[in-house]
Amino acid sequence: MATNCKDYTPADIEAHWQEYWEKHKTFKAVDFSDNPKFYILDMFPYPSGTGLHVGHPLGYIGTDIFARYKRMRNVNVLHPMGFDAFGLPAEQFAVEHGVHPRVTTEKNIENMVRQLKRLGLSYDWDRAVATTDVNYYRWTQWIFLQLYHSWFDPMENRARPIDDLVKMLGQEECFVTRTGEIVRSRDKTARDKQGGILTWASLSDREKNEALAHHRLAYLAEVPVNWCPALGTVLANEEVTNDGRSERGNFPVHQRPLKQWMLRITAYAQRLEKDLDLVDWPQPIKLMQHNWIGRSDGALVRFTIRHGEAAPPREAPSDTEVSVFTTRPDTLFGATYMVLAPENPLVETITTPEQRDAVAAYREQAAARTDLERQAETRIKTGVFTGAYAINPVNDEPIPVWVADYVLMGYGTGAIMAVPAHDERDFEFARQFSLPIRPVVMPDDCWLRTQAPKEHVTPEDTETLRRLYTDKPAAFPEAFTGRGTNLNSVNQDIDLNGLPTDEARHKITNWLESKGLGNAQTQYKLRDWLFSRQRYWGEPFPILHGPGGEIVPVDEQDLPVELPEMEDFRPHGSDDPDAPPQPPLGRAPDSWRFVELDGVRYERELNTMPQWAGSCWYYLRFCDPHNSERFAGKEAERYWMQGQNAEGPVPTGGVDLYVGGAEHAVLHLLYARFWHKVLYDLGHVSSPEPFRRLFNQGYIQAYYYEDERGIRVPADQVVDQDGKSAEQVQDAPDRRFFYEGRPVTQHYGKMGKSLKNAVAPDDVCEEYGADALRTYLMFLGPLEAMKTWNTQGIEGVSRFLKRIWREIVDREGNRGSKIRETAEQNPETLRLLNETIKKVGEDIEEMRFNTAISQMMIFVNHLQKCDSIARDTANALVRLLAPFAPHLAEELWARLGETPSVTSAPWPEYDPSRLEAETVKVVFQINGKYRGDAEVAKNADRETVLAAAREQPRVAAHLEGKTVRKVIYVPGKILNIVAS
RNA sequence: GCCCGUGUAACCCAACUGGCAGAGGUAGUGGACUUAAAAUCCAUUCAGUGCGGGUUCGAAUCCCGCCACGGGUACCA
Repeated sequence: MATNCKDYTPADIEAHWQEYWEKHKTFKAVDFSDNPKFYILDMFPYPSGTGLHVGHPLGYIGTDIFARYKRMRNVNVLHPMGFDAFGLPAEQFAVEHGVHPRVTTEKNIENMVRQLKRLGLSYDWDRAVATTDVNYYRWTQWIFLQLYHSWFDPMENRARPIDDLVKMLGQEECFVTRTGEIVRSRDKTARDKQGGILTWASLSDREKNEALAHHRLAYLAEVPVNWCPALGTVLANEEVTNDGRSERGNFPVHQRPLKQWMLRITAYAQRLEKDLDLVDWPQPIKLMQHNWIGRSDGALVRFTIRHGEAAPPREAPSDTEVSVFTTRPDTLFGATYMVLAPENPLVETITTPEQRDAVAAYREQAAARTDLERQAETRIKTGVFTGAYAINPVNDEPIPVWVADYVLMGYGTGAIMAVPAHDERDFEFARQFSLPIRPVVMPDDCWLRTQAPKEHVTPEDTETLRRLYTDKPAAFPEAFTGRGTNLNSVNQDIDLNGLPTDEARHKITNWLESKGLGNAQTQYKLRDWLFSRQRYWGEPFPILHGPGGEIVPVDEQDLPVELPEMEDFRPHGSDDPDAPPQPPLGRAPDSWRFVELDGVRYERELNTMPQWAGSCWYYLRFCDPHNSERFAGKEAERYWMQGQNAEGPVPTGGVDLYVGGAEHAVLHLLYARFWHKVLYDLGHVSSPEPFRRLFNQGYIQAYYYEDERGIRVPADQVVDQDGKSAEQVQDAPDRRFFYEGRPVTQHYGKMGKSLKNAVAPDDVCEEYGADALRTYLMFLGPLEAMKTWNTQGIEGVSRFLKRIWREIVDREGNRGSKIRETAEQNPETLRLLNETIKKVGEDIEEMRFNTAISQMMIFVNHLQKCDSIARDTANALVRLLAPFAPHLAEELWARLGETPSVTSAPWPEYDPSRLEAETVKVVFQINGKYRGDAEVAKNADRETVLAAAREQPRVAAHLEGKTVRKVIYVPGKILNIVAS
């Protein structure tokens, strides 16, 4: 079974065993088994045209080691791989190369599969899927229909079929309000608030559909979106960088209203946030999702616009009401003005004729500015008075209503009550426009002292400071935004004075509620997910548009809606941000575009789904990738995704270990959780969360080089002043670098195509073998850390692997004479072996592969010094090595005379009694300083050790003439004598 | 600005839950083997843990205040 190499020749050995694995389907995952299961998943890659670089497989190798280890532990492992092949990167590549994306995608996938197989990764390739397979995206479309046919029931806090809602409306268990909201009959406040309700029977079909659209989880809406003219498409919030450019390609993005498909992810905000508690994820990722969801608790407060003598807005209807959201209802008495976002439609209603022109000009100006421009303008606040006044409900005081772009339409109600004394932004604005600042929270003394204006008082005089703050808060450089004690907060009905912030908040909220002036409210930063793209290379929506604008979902039976073949699939990008979007599918043949049903001609939806759609559920497809009846068989899904795994029962369920980059923290990982929860609510999947344990691997970084124009040059062709390749001397001091004879400068960054510093795994495999590359990548440092690639360093692990070979195989290629059939004779070898088994196993469990490898190196270095090695010892070593360097391990396993394959050999067990030596070294310290050491019996008591210490002349000398005050003995480690 | 993470030898990385800072690897130096080189083997140099305080018998590890780098976020009321 083994090859007949005499020396360690990775190329032959690796090819041989890869063929063996493929032929024997060694890594086939079987559904259902008496053994415990374990689902280990990698974030699948985009099949880009340039193929893999050594940074890509970092995580894949980690999971592979884990998977191989688990198999040896008799676990039924699911370890699949697939390709996320739709979307912008694949399409951009196709556009650049002038080939159809399907052709390039297939070619790229083929190349990546070859590269991955070359690394000896133990995937069950029979389960491989690409999101672009018709048999795959048919189910992506199916899931979209599930979303379309569902609504989120806030009472039950879960998604339900929309038919349930129709039924409830029909039976008058709930009603539609004039604003399109759905209320339960018993919910009296909501009914009053919404200005009356309508019965379902009284609505026309059109009205019914519109009402339902307000509740479907997938809906079409005209909303301000991120429009990227250069890419010819709109983008999700998550796809726009913080300087207002597209994450893909770094093109400018503009805000503009467009009619688009949206997914109601906001309905799940609360559960997406709360269920983070259920999963075992890195804290920073949880935090990022937490921040992105952005929960804040506060109150909704209703203000009325006054129509009295103060400043009556003439044409305003008498019942104009503005709700604002605030997290600090306790500062309501300090609200001295109100601000509406420029886009707020209420602005039109309330603006007085005198102010109309100024307001219109301001709104126009605000609309013309992109987010980028808004940011560039160093935060100087702008705004215009509307002429209207709102009545502060706590004191009936009229406060001016302004329009300003520091208030965003997309958050809360697009309106705020401004409390300049206790909010930085309001403070700045109030100063800018000389609006009153009224303090209602007394800061703590510490704040007063540090913020005190020097010229006014001595900071020690707290009384004066307090008086100053009460009289003239604007004298302080900043607003006080912390917690304190209320003041100036009293009316006939309620008194907050003297209350600490939290109590005041509580009290005022209750008061508002009892008066019908407001209510407690929770807001989220999360927005609904913009789901349409004006691109060709994506999943078509299973949606038809009727002649009267009605929306008709494609029947489940008629899926898939296949992407039509098209000659010209290019997006028609534009420099003009106002040009209408032109989805490429608009140029599809009429036979595709139009569908006739019952004599009516419908047009297909011309947008496609975004990149993230396919990756939202691929982990489910892997459970049962060839199922043509369902996205995955119920039983298979339950087996792999639910409850029990190799580590015991897990209520959360989900993928047992998911490894990938942190860059997907708020995109893929949030979207996938959302889809999963919908499917869970509808009873299609069995676990509340998709990914139970998540692990983020770090990046591979590398040096890159730029010439004097700042153009990057290929790093592998850079040399130093002595003509040595930069790769060889990258860390050496005093190097100057040249490319084609011209000087270049050295920089450092994430390995990749754009920095021209990619190192292909193929080249490294060629020279050192896949086993060396695998082991080296893991040896570089902790998997989660960022690491620098240095080709030189691979020598170390390469030598290590060769050393193992030489310990076991002789020059003729036979089992070495050093290997003995007898049991292990050397007690030190035995101890070290047990220690190594323990450490390697534990380290793999904790994904600490670097230290596992170090331990094996220590052990091999030891074996090299021994005269003989028991066959059992060699056998155990090979098994420990197998997850890391599987080809070499297979070969040695065969040469030791074992039956292939080592992949199914049992993982070695260690004997805890063998771990410790008979004696241990104890260090003697006097006053914490090293003064000697000695070997003592492992369980020697304190007195014995102290006596041993005193015997040492050096210890005795240091104790000379001193009184021993204290003796600290840490058994087996240290004895510290405190003396003076 | 705010939040998170990381700083140990020329370089990559270890150090159990506070117990001799050094396991492993790279590079360097010296030597063995060799006609020579490669490969291999043996030996060996190099830091007091980013900076400043504190707690402790004892701090890389815990606490406080800074600095540098990396990532996230940015008027979210």
